[in-house]
Amino acid sequence: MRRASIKDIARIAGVSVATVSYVLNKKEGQRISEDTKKKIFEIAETINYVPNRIARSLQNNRTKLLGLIVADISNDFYSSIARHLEDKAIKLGYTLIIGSSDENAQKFSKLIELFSQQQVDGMIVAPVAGSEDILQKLMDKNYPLVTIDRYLKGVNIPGVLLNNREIAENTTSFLVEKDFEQIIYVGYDTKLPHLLDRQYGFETTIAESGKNIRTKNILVGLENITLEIQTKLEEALGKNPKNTALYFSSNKLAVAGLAYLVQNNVNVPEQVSVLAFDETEAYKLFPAEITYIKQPLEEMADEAVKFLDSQINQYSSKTKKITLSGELIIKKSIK
Amino acid sequence: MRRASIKDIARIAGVSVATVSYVLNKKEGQRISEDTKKKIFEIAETINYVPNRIARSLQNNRTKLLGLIVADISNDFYSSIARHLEDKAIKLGYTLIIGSSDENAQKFSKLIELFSQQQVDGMIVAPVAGSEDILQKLMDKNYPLVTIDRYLKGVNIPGVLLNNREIAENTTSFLVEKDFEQIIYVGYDTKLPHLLDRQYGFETTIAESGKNIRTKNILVGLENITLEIQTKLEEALGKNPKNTALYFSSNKLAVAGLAYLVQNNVNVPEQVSVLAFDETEAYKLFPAEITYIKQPLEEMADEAVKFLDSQINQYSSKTKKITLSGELIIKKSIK
DNA sequence: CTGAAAGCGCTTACAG
DNA sequence: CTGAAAGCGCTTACAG
Repeated sequence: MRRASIKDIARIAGVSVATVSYVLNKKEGQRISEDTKKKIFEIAETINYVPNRIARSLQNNRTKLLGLIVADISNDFYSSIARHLEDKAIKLGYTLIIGSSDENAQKFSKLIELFSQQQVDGMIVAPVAGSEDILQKLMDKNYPLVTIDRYLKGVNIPGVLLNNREIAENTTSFLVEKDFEQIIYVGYDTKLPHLLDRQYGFETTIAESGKNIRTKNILVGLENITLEIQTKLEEALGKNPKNTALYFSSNKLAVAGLAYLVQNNVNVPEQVSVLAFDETEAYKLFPAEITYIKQPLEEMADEAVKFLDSQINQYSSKTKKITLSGELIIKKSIK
Repeated sequence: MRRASIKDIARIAGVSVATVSYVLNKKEGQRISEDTKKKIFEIAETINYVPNRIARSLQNNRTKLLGLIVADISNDFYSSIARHLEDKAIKLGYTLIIGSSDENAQKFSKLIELFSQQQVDGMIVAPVAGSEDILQKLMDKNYPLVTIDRYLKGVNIPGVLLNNREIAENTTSFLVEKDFEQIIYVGYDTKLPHLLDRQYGFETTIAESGKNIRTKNILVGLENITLEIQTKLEEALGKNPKNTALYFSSNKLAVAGLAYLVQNNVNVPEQVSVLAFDETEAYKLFPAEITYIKQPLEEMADEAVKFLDSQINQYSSKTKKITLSGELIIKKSIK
């Protein structure tokens, strides 16, 4: 069934398509008689007219589509931020189209290609390792682009970021003052700068504390996180750990690690204290509610969309990076 | 910066746009010299040509966009299914555009409107209460449409569903055989048929068991789930519950309920046994890993996209509903 | 083997 | 107050 077009309305109303277009878009300037307006609106209503944005897009070079590329939309962190992005985008008249990269530069690149073909007005991306060139190309074309959560070395892309290094330092200091014998950092074996910032923040703070704290990094790959963490934690903690703290650098890692702790009846915080990056509902089900670093997701989303919108509409803006602060939410998991 | 078009390639190559179009789309039938082909591909490469799908869409009435409306993309269940839908959609050449309805018929309706304007080729929706008319209209226009997770009374929309009633009956039987004194159903105060199916399945199975089991429904609204569940559970369980089972009809409800149990040191399964609908990573952090009903999300997503694709391409199909089976994953939370 | 031309459904500068 | 017409970037039936 062919869908009603502006032409149909024009024919029925006995006016030109131009007139219909003016009326439906409520253009001022053009003065059109109230009678004609009323007639046109009525006809549009009765024939169930839905404007074809595709046609409009072709004309004015704006699709009102925003591309969002995350690592994995089924990850709590990204689905939460996606939700906030969606809300903000809708407010500004945009719709979100989404894709998951799985930390794979090739998939990432295909999504970028796909989204450009779909003529999205701009993209919000969590860039993966190895996507520098692809993104640089996009920048060279002046394609509106904002990174979230992450940034890349060697390419200066507008982005909304967490103060990773700083918050890692502050929260590590917080642990250092508790006089643990051992503090273990659980992170990814990665080249992503924002994660390395967390790691370096942790390492330097421990080193500079002047205290005699045993420390260790457990770094895992992307595959089989759960299994890898469990074996490495087992090795690191031994049978009867005490006076130890675990510093998880993401919610995924924390969930995997906490599952190990609960299964092995490790007492938190009596034996092992826990601090984790990112929020997840799951923390509430653990016997000791988890102390975590909360990222201001809503604010990040707001800033990212606003930032992108300003690029799209060429509001001049010299800003390149927006850095927001994490917050330590202290619960029962640290003694 | 204007983006390169087919016209640019034609001008540079000294051929017509028609020829360029044929070559780039690898149309058979038209025989074009290898030389010309090669030249065109090279030029496309060097001027960084990206086809404008919008223009193509206008021509052939296909955007390769699929609309997805869920209740809330930040909910584990929906973000997981979204991920599977994304994967399947990409395989078939579609991109997903997403929206969250928040169980609000008006928001839902706005999203439908928005997506139609964007000319999506079809929609996959988790319909909300009160959206019958909107969806019926869409059906009347022959708009390709598939519901997931839910269905509505009084309007016959193609859909992919779980065998809610049946799996509720089977799993309730499983509990009944354990001879609990009390079994409490924790669900939503809702009109959504798929949730009522779960509730009725539970209720009738208990009633028909012939056993003398105390039972009770805790039904909560959508606002303040956590608070409402906690107060109602407190009331229902008392200080020292025993030989009791809780039947949670969704992951959200389960998470809220389990948070209450863990905070109040209720022993699972010694005092209270737990069974829940849906999967979530969170279950792993609870002291007793949770027995849950696993929905075949990947299969659902596969079926939904295939189903929609067949509607879009008019492969005749008389199918109206596809029902898939849930599976009880038995863990430690039931004594 | 290749091109001229119409058309998809809109918008908009211009004319009257 | 309203319309004729060009054009956005493609596709495709048709002609040669």
